[in-house]
Amino acid sequence: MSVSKKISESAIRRLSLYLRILEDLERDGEGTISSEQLAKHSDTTAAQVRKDLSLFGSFGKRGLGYGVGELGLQIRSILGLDRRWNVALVGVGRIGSAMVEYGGFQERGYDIVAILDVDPSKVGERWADLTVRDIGEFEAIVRERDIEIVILAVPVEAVPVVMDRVTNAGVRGILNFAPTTLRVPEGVTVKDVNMVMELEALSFALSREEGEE
Amino acid sequence: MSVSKKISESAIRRLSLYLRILEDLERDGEGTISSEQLAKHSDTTAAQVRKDLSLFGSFGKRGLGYGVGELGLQIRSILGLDRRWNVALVGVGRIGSAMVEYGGFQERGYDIVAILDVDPSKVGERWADLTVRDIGEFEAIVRERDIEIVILAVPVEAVPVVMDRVTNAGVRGILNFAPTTLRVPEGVTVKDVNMVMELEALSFALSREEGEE
DNA sequence: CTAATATTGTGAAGCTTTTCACAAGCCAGT
DNA sequence: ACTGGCTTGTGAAAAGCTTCACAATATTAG
Repeated sequence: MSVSKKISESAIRRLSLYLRILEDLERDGEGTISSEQLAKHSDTTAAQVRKDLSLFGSFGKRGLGYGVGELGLQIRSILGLDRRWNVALVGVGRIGSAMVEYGGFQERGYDIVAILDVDPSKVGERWADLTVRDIGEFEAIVRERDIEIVILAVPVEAVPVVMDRVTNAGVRGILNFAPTTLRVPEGVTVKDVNMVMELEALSFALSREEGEE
Repeated sequence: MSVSKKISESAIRRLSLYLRILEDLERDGEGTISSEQLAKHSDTTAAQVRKDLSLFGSFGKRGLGYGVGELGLQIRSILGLDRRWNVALVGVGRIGSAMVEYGGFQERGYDIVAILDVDPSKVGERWADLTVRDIGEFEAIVRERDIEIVILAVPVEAVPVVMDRVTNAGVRGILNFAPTTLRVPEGVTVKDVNMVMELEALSFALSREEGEE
């Protein structure tokens, strides 16, 4: 377990999904669950569930299944959710502001502790209990507030200048909403959220079905 | 090419990315591009680019590369972007309203032609040039406006009732923002957009690095 | 304590996706 | 029209991911 195996992106996505399911079950008072049941809820197979979990340890009891609460704890620890993360939001346009207003991050362990923008006209605005600050202050804020993750929600044109500052400041994780491929130094992790890409995958699937029958 | 090969999700994602890059290049006046260059822009390998494209045909010229404009056209046609799609947005909460205000869909061939909500207090509101309608009218609107894709942006509690109507009405594509696994009949395609999942993948990667050095 | 039943953890097999490597083809210069 | 320099398209090899299948082990009932 301590040997650094290579863990696939999809395995992590599934863990995240299992965790959501476990939380629902816990709310409903379930005490234990089998890989079979967990698979049903997450639209995969029992073998897949067991394989995913076994990448990190053995959390179940043969004959019985997994303890709902306990497995939740384990997955939380695997995903790094056994602590809180300080996040800065850069860009309060349409997507950015939807992010702040959406409380769901807090609940999951991510605290938005700073909001910045490149557009001077937005600096000074209040969002929730935060004031929008200028991107020029970025490095200072990162040090001051111990920022590890940046949510990047600026227009494509603004990406280069912001990215320069972000990587210089030593931020190691970026959740990117800009529809562009970020070029980052070694050791910085980027995850993209790209709605247009998903829509395109959708229309591909629909076109394909039509052409087929 | 007409034989229905199995095309992977990731291949489609990459095509979508190539298209964005080609559009940028076209704007810059580039006439031709090699798989090598395209790979560099999209953070993959030249072999991967060629393999992806070869799944659908041979669009390049040996010794020369691909015509930027022509390849763009081809990919558009593959992804079903050589036509327009009528989309209904269901749910005008935080995320939903960010969607309407974001013009990027129109530009890509997706027209939001109806907005609905389950919350009666929102029915009647104006968004862009549309009036929010009650979910009860869903089936009628789908027929009337020929809706093929639904953007689902309602809270988790509202998902079951909305999904019933959506699948009954014969919609075949859903872009889902609700953090829950949709259960849909055969022939309906779902793509999920889940920001929390991406953040969790991020904190997993960051935790892992720390534990490793 | 033993038997019957359930369910995990995991090598091995099977399948999919990516990478390699090279023949085939196109262009420009002479 | 031939040569040299590039770059595609694609089988075949390699790597990665999922499914299978079963021994190991826990629980419950008698």
